[in-house]
Amino acid sequence: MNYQIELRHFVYFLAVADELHYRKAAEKLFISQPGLSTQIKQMEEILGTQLFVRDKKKVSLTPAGEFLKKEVEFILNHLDQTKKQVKLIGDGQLGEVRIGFLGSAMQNVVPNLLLGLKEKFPTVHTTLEELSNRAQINAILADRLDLGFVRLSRVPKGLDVKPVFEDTFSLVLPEDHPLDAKHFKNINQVADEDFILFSQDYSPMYYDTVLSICEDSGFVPNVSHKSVHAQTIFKLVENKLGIAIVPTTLQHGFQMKVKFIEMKKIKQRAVLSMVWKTDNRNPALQKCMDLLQKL
Amino acid sequence: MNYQIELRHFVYFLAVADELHYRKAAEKLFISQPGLSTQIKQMEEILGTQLFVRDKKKVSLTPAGEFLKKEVEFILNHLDQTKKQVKLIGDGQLGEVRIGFLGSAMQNVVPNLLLGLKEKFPTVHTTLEELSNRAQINAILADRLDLGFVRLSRVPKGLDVKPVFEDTFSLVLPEDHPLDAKHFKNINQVADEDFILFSQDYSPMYYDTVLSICEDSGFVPNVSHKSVHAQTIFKLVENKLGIAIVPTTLQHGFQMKVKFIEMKKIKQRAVLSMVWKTDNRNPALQKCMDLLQKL
DNA sequence: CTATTTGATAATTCATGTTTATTGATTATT
DNA sequence: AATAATCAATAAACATGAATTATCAAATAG
Repeated sequence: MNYQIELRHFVYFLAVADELHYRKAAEKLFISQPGLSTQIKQMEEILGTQLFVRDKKKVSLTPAGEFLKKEVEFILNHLDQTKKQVKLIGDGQLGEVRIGFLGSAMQNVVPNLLLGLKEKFPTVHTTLEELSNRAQINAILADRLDLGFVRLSRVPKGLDVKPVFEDTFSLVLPEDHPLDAKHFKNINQVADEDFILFSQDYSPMYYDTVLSICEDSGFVPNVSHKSVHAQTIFKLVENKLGIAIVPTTLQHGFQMKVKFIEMKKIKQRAVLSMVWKTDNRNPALQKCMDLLQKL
Repeated sequence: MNYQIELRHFVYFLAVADELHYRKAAEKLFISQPGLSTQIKQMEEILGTQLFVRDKKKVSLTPAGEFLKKEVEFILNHLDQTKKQVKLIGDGQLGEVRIGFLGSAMQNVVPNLLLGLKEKFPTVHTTLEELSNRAQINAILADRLDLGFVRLSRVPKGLDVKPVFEDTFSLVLPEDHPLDAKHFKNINQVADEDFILFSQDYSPMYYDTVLSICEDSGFVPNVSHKSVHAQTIFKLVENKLGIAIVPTTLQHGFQMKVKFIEMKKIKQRAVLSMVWKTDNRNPALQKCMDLLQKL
């Protein structure tokens, strides 16, 4: 009287509806015929409607049963798909990773990650957003982002960081600047020039690192301009408004009248790190991070 | 290990997913907290995926759980609607009745039935088909029709008949025929005329009845033409090719130069009956038949 | 530090799904 | 017509597993 329909009922019902024969249906289900009979009867009681007509040696569906059959087929089918998808999501084969990144990560790390994902986990979707260090951190804390690519050494509690790419620094000079790679020995050769840097606010780590490079050579740079876009910085250099120090990989993807001198000998490196929330259980994120280890 | 997901799991799962708190969810479900814990755990084992993260004093959904929640909400909702619809169909409130009828039933009985259905059971749909007596019987036997309106006294085994409308017979004469209603006393006043009747094959009962009317007045009619369409018969009468005897209600709906003389005094009646298969369990059919009793 | 709250675990109870055995009804066979 | 066979329904016995009670460990709040 107080019972509840269960999926078992549906499976039984479908068997009978298909066979139109209790004993055969029971055999197919590997249960006894009386058990099947009682369950169907119970089902009819719960629904308050007769589903089968047992009439003179033959079983047939009532219109209500006919209708229910279609619906049950749909529901069981939908359920089957759902179970499979849940498993896939749980295994990280299917899902979405929301990625934030600094512009400079687009030169190298992020494209490689996307290619790797496409190859190994083609059903994992990604959404990409170019954001500042700070914006990424906020987004990750607020669960609006799964993974960030930042240039930071320290992150708030609850987040984890891990370096994924180390880059040398390069000096950026106007194309016709007298200094060239062959004659470059030490950064103090350009100690008197004006410097154009990424703004401290945009990337504190970068800023500090560049200052420490200069400090190691015994001078304090004269910073004439600050910007948050590499393109702006290169443009300023092109127009001889100063020189710059940037991560080396930034030289790709721009067509400017500037030249790069890679400073391999200085010890500082531009470190790109990935950041994520420690307790983020997105299985697709795990797959991403596994992939990044191997790159 | 070998268990099967049941709807109970889904209901429990939704409760926890909504509350994100086992004890509160258990209270809402009127079961104990440990029972809920074990069922959710079992569910996770069956699906092979973790659905909740129980982490330091707070419960939250995994991406797989998040996905499952949406699907379960959909499934349970769909199921609810299905249960209601099955009940409605079983009660005959929702469904379809396939109706066959003789042209003459369209004057009166069928329109009334349709109006009644529309009023009392607006969700019961009907399909209509004008068919001969024989064609209706065959269609009902073959389960292509639920209900028929025929002029027959006897039907094959497995079918039931019940009269729904009794009609007097009328004499059909050309408009300028010397006989009129005022001077009509007995059918033998036109015993010498040619008669135009519905063909015996189309409606044996009608044919026999008309013959018996004449017989009662002591003559055998001279049948000059037979037809299956009232319109044809009236046209022939209009052109003075004979006179006819038809069920009285047929006079409506035609615009012809003929006059009708209703013969109330003769005992024979044109009986319209409904026919259906004895074991037809279409609940909507029952509603139809109930309605017809009251008309 | 103590008290409280959380979900998980263990043992027990109890509901109910399932089986075996049987019956009544119908159909096929001789 | 009598017998055998087939079908679904019913009754009683059984067993599976869901739910309860009692308890614990971990974490948080006062």
